Amino acid sequence: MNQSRKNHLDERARIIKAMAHPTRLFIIEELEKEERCVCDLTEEIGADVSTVSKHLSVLKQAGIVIDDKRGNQVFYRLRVPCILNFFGCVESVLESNAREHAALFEFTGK
Amino acid sequence: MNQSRKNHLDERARIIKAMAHPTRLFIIEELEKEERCVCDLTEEIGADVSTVSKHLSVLKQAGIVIDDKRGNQVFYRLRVPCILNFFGCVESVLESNAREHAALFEFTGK
DNA sequence: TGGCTTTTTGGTATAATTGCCAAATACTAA
DNA sequence: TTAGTATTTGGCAATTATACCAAAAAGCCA
Repeated sequence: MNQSRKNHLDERARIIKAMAHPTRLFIIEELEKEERCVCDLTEEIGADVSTVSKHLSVLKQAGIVIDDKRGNQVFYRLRVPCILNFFGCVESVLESNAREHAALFEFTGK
Repeated sequence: MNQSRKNHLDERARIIKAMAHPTRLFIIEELEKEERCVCDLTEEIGADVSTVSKHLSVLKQAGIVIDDKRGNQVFYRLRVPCILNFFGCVESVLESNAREHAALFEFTGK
């Protein structure tokens, strides 16, 4: 594997890793609807503000969200509009897993 | 956040997390072309066989790949055909990041 | 069977992630 | 300036991920 390909894989993994957490997926889903301030997200998520702030920081570092300070609040929104489509494939893996599980149940009864 | 949504987020995060590693992205890319045995992947990746085997196990657990034993070799292939599209969005994030970086360079010279 | 190849599993050391608390920072408004 | 609100940062403990080596398991063939 050459260095250029390795770098490219590292970059992509970094972005995907930024999405690989339930709370951060939640944030992405919410931001698909409309921008949110940290306080609103914190309330919806039900974790410590500092935790939510760090999740947002991970998403921002990866280039997935962008922030906008207005008054003493910080509003976040998606930076790239295609994230919704992004999850289409994840869903089809999930559905495929579910189908397999159901078939296995049919067969073994477990 | 209700329990059903939380479960759904957990499942999706698990699948995305399975992709969130450079070596596993490499494997997915290679399997897009055609199925591969563990030995071929190991040679291309240049890590210990046991390491590659464990990466494959992660992908299999997530339902992303499927294995097929033939003789004393095990061949892996993608289980869901849409993974290639999946990366379209990751690319656009990367390109967006690159553009921003270039613009910043124009502006600050750094 | 015995030797060979391929793959997986167990063990272990190291590194990265996560979540909370406490403290710092930034801004508003009185 | 002082008090109050919103957010970020530093520090720390607990958990999880990663990579390697050694050994086990599974299959081939002489």
